[in-house]
Amino acid sequence: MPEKPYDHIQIELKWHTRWENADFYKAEENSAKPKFYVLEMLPYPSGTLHIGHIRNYSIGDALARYKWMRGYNVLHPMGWDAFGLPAENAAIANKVPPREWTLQNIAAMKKTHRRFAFSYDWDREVSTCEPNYYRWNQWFFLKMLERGLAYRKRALVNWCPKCATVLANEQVVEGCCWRHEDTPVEQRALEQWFLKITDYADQLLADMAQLEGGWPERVLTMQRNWIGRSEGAEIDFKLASTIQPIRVFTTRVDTIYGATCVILAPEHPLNEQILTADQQASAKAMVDARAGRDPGDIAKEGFFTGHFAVNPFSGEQVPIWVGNFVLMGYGTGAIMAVPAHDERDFEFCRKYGIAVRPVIRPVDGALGVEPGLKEAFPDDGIVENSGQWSGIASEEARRQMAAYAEQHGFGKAAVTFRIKDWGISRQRYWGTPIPVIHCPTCGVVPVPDEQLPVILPEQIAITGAGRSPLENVPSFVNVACPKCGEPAKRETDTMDTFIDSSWYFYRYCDPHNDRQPFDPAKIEYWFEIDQYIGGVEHAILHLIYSRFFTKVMRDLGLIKNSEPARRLFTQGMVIAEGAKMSKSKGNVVGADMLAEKFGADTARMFVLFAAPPEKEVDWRFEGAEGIYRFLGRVYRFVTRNLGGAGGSGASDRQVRRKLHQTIEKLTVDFETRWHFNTCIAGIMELMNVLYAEEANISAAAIQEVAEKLALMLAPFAPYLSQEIWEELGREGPVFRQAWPAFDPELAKEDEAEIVVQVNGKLRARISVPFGTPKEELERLALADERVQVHIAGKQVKKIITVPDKLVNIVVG
RNA sequence: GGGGCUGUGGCGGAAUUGGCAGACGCACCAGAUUUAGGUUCUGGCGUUCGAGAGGACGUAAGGGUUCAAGUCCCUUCAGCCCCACCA
Repeated sequence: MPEKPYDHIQIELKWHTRWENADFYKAEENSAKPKFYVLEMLPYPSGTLHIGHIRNYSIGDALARYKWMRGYNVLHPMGWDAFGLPAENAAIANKVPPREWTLQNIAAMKKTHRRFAFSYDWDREVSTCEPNYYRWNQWFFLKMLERGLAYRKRALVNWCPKCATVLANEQVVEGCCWRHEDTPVEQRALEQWFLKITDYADQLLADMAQLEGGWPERVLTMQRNWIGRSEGAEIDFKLASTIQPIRVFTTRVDTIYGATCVILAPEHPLNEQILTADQQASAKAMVDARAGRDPGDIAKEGFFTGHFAVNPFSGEQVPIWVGNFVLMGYGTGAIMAVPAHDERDFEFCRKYGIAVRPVIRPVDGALGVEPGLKEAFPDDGIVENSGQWSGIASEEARRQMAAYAEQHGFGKAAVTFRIKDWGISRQRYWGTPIPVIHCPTCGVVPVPDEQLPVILPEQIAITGAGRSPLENVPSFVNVACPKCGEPAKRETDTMDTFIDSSWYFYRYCDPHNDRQPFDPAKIEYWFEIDQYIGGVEHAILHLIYSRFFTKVMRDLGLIKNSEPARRLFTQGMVIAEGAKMSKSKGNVVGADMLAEKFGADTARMFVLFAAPPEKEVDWRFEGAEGIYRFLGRVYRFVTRNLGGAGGSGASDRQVRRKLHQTIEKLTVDFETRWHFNTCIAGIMELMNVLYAEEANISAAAIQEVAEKLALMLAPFAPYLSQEIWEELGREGPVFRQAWPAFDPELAKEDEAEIVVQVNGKLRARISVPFGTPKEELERLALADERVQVHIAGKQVKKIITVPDKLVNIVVG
């Protein structure tokens, strides 16, 4: 026997992912029980394995194997095949990337783009370089363009002057560029492509009812807040001096008689018309000062424009101000300030000496005592000092006043969403090229279908100049307009890679289709997804985007379901030294080390053993050895006992009982809560019993135990269980076998152990046959010596008895 | 500022509905095997009093409900996450 007998079945983790993908997770269309499990784990093409991914993968893989053994048809899509990449396993195994240029460039980009901080993005973005996949991204984009769901407009973006590049919001750290911590980020207006996710805001919200119960409440709440629907009214305040009225959004039109000024966002378009040059400069300074900063740290500031607007209800002239706390991105970018009934307005107006005028009386209180105190901001109440509306309850007043505004043409009831349209333009080299051509005469022209996909040029220079590097590739940019044939320019922006992840699971169902994104019939077979597994960090990004895409695809007639996934499981993040593990923090733990030292079985089992899957786990290396030891114990036990004469059989009954108890425990856990750490602990307990009783187990019992062990370990340690399976002389993949059944009779203990308490404290234990009557239990408990000691000289007041479990004697 | 989650030994964590707190593993200690180390096997391992049998205390802190609370309720503290001037 070799010194470390388990070592020869240790296989590299990376190889493992391919091996599995190739052979065992192909869908079987004829299965009686179609089930679909999507995992967010894709195999890595390079040597970098992130421990967080091992976790995600191990959880999903254990479930997939279990479900398979339970007779489900499991689609366990593993990435590359779905994107039509060269599927040769050997290429991956030998760490030869499928497209070398891609990876080289990614390595270069890695140095300048923070997006790589997210391991999840890594595989997504690699996949994005594949024409076979982004062809269908482009197809979708053009379909959306046709329907007005994709559009182009000028928008403000973060800009770092030192990098000379656009930054995503996440790349702005405390108002400065993440790479230049002393360089404040500026706002620049650039032409950007957007998808109209706001058209679906109501549906995204309403359809959450279908997800109730299947998705974690926390994720639904986050999405609800993110979408942020609020009902209110839009009201026009006419300017005395110009033609264009200021439209404000308010949820409290009932307070409009208390509006003592109108405040514009510093970026408000009207500012260009009404502000002096100096004022415009101050407004711009406000915008710059605000970028990326913690709003709590910014004092409210503003200035009077010198102009006035008319309150259409009261006819009063109110001053127009510009305020840094008014957001252009929400509502209309202008508000009416009602300082008596809004804390923010109050803070602003008090600072600048603007009048405070209460108009809402609490139902059981007086009007506006000491404005500014918390109590002085009643939510709803009775409208006062408001002309014909005085005396009406807030809610009713809101309804009536909105209707009145609409009748008289100066406003209407309106719903505003917090969610904004999805800006998908990226000035990055890679990503799916946006398939349009800009023609000087025809305008924006879609790339005709037969010219798809638009492919990225391979030889490019990463300039870091802040414009897409594609602009410097004349062969890519200079094209003929498909409409008029005259010289035109190709769009150089690429798509956000969240596009790719928004529908990848549909593509998984039909990965090699080259005529359409997928065959709708196949989607109908597999969808909705029964169980989706992913990190909670995607609650409002990926998980909203993919819901949006699903609805768009449904409206395109491609699919029938409105939601992608019926159930969502959010696994906890992997934390290192108290901080979220990310490449930018440099605290990423590679799993390679773990896999190389102990092998794939140990690596995956260890991350499952560390904590239940929904829990955050602080990563530490110690402890992996325990799993390695355990697997060695299993292997040694099986190999040294199989084929032997066996022991007396005196412990068979006990061993069988433990075995069936263990199977029961695992089965229940897999069916309910996926606490794999306790599953593994259960198997360890079984092993401890086996070691203790080893000499007294018959050959037949050994055989049974070894077989069931292999089956139970299959979801967690596939290699070892396969090895045992073959040691047993059995053939084929072990997880093609049925999950072992447990016999409740065998699992049952012979006798019930009764806990005897006196005044709630444990004093004795007695063994009795199951079903012993209450009176008998009480008699036995009272008779126990140790109980006697504690009740001696005291009066027994009460006895609580739980059959087969507990007797509690209350004495006084 | 708003919303949510979590607090159990030296550490990761068990305890399914209120019913034996600390399963399982790590670390540590001791013993066996070994020339030694490593490996492997066996045993110990919350705090404290006691020679021992055994007792007392103990699940962030305080209070409550209950025969019985890690678990339910209230208050406080600490940590983490998400959103954040959303009119």
